[in-house]
Amino acid sequence: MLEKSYRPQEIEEKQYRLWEESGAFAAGKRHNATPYTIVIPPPNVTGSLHMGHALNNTLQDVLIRYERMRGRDALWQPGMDHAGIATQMVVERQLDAEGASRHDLGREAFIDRVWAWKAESGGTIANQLRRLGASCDWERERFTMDEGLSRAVLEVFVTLYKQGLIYKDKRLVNWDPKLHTAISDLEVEQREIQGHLWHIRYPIEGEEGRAIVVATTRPETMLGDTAVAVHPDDDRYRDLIGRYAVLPLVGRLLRIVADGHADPEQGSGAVKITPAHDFNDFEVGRRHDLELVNVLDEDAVINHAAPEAYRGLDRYDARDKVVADLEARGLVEKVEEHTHVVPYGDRSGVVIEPWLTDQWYVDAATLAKPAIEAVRSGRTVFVPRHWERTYFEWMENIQPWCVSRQLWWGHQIPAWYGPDGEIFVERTEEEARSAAEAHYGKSVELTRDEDVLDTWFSSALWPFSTLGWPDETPELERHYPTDVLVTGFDIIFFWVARMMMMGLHFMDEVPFHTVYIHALVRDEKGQKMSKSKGNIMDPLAVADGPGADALRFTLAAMAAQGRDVKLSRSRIEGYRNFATKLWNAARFCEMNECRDVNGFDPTTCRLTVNKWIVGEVGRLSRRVAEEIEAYRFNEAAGAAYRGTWGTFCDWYLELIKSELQNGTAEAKAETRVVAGWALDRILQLLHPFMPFVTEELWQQTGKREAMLIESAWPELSEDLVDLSADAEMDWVIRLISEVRAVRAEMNVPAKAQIGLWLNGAGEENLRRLKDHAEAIIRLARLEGILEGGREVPTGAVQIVLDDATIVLPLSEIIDIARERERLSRELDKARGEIAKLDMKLSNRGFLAKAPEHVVEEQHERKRDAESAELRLAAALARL
RNA sequence: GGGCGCAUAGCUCAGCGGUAGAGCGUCCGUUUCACAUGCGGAAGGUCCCUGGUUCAAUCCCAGGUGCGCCCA
Repeated sequence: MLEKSYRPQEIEEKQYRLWEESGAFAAGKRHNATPYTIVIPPPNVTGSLHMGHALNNTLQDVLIRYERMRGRDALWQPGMDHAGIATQMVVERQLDAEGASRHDLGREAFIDRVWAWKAESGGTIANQLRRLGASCDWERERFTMDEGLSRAVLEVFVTLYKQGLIYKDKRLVNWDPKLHTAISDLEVEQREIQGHLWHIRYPIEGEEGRAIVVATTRPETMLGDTAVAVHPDDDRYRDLIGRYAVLPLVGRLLRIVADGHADPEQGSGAVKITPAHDFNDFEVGRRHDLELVNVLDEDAVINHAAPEAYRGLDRYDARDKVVADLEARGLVEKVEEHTHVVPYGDRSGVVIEPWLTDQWYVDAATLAKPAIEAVRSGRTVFVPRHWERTYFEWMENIQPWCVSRQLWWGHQIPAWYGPDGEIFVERTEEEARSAAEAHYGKSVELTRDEDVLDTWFSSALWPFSTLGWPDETPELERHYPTDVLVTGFDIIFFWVARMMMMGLHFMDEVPFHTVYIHALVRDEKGQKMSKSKGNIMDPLAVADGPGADALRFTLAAMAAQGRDVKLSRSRIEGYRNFATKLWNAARFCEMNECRDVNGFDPTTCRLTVNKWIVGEVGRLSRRVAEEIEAYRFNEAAGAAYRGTWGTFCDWYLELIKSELQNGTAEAKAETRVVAGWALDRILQLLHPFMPFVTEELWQQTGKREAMLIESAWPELSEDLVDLSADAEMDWVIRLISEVRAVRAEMNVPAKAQIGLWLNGAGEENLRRLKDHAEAIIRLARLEGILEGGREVPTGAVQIVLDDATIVLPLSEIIDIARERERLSRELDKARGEIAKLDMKLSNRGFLAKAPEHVVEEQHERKRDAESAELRLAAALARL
């Protein structure tokens, strides 16, 4: 016997263990089945589960469970990435607390320490995903730093290098002066800052008293200026082009160059050029062959290239001193308040410094070409489609991808240097040694590049590296390309685009045919959830309370395409109630011995109510399947919700109660089987969304050959729908609803049992009334049904239903004036409707151009309205 | 500056060329033998504004207003 109410905490853990231990998640058992594959967006090994993960993984699990039930050989490939910077920061913080640094430990010991941390507390997120019910094939869990994936990284790096698609270059990078590493453009956050614009006079060489005014937001960088640029068409400065200004405080001569970068509208129209500390200036420097003077060290402290007075000052202290010194010399013309955009490191939170270093770059522009083409030609499709524009936008303007990081935790770059700096990129040190020997003609000392690769470099290989590449494994053969990638728009650039590039380059095939982009999860006010705002909703806390199923259902139900998910507690509670409702429906079935039997054929039903529900369930299963396949998760969840609660619970179970009590043995038997059958199908339809409660009910309510997770999705045929049964039950339902509505409106006490008869009804409806009398009496709370066709007593309530008038003799109970008012209102409504339809139907354009079925529909509506008007008027007269 | 999205009930959101929907909230009734985490009922909407296309626009198009996001 089922418990009185559903308590998720008691069953979720147990069910998950049963699934996992039975091997239900494992792919590869269905050799003849078509594979279906999703690779998980690998969460950070340092991370813990937030609502974004909950949404992302719920949707993947819905797809995987659905396809698994449909018989596909479903593989949901799980794993984590090593999150280079984030993980290194975690362990460095630990060391810091112990009063040590990674340099005290040395590289090897430090890396050991990171692995130890990873073994101990890394990857909690995988267990958190289990709490949500994620049916990943955990046996195949991979990690970007594991042996196989590291081999894939080596292979890719060496191959790209030898193809000339990876190279080393000295350029400006985004330097993080706190973390002491380069980061990619994407890891830089542009923030608007209230700053100042300093206008500084640079004296012109050889012309006493004349100066050129330059404006800057970063006066300290002047120490590295090597030119001043003016626009070639700017008449004010034409005579100065080619001459020199004298850099204050330093004394260096700055060539005045003509360059389009100088905007005559901005400030004075002249700009100082600091090629070693500004991306734009770097380009100007290239065009004019300017000297690069790097005045900052790796901490963003002024170095020896600057005059002694400034050396050792932090960049901001240097700024203050530079400004003060300039002011003392009378060289500051003015200072303005100025809003401008400043780059911050998204991990460290400090201001990023454009800094001149040697780094490794991937020729992204070349790799992007086939990746762009694959989306253009539709080999990979984004859902919703409009994200393709974002993808193209970025891919078509892609910059060289800086992939080296000055960290220790990560894949160390497989490059070795000879004594003269000659580079040898090979898979192993041995191979590098022999390459060097071939080059030098003798064996020499090699030193390995210290740097590691960007974490995204390994993530980019994820769809094939996790399947065994570079080995030619059966899994790779079978599961690549994968089917769909489910992710958020925020990593289209970081990850999706790079997987496309690498997948196409190394596998000659797109990594997935569909990219489903879901929304961001926000709080109920629409704000992004963040720790600093304190509006975080913890998915695990929700799972502990309303339950994982309620959370999953909420997320799926709110995952409408192209719209953010604004999560609210009340919504989750609503779906928690839904799980309870389902539980109680199952409990009702159990109490009434409603069980599906093996080999039951739903087309053999005889009772109308059973024919009807069988058709409804058939429709529902097709609808849910279609919606899932179109990635309309909200529609699928909504349809399942309405079908379960609105149709099955509210009507079907209520309608069969009298049958189960008083029906003939035969009718009872049929009804029990059908109710059990319908419940089982509903459990299946809901399983992808609410796996725990459905599995528990499945196991508790029958002897099962297999767990629900492995049961076959109900592929129900069209001919389960019986249109005449539909029409009949629709009529019965409307009749009951009308009576209920009028009872409530007329304040008929719930306990008052009243009579009812029909006037003017045709034979068919009289038969329906008779056939469903018991259910109607029960659900409309009637005393009984009387012979039709009788005189309407004064003060009776009359309700127009299609061709009939429902008569409820209520003169004792109701207020006649109120009933008159009600009928008048109905009459007005009918007349309004008629007037509207008349207008439409007298419009010649409409008659000529609207499709016939639309015109016919309007005619029919008008006939109905007219008939209602007639009978309402009569009812009013009789009152 | 470039790009994208959104505007529908009190709130959160679906929908969509042909009669405006859900959940929550509100109000009324209700402890009926699955369920008060329930049951029954109701109220509540210039579908942001202005034009256009169309027989017909909440829906398509253009412009405007407001809000949000991404990129530079």
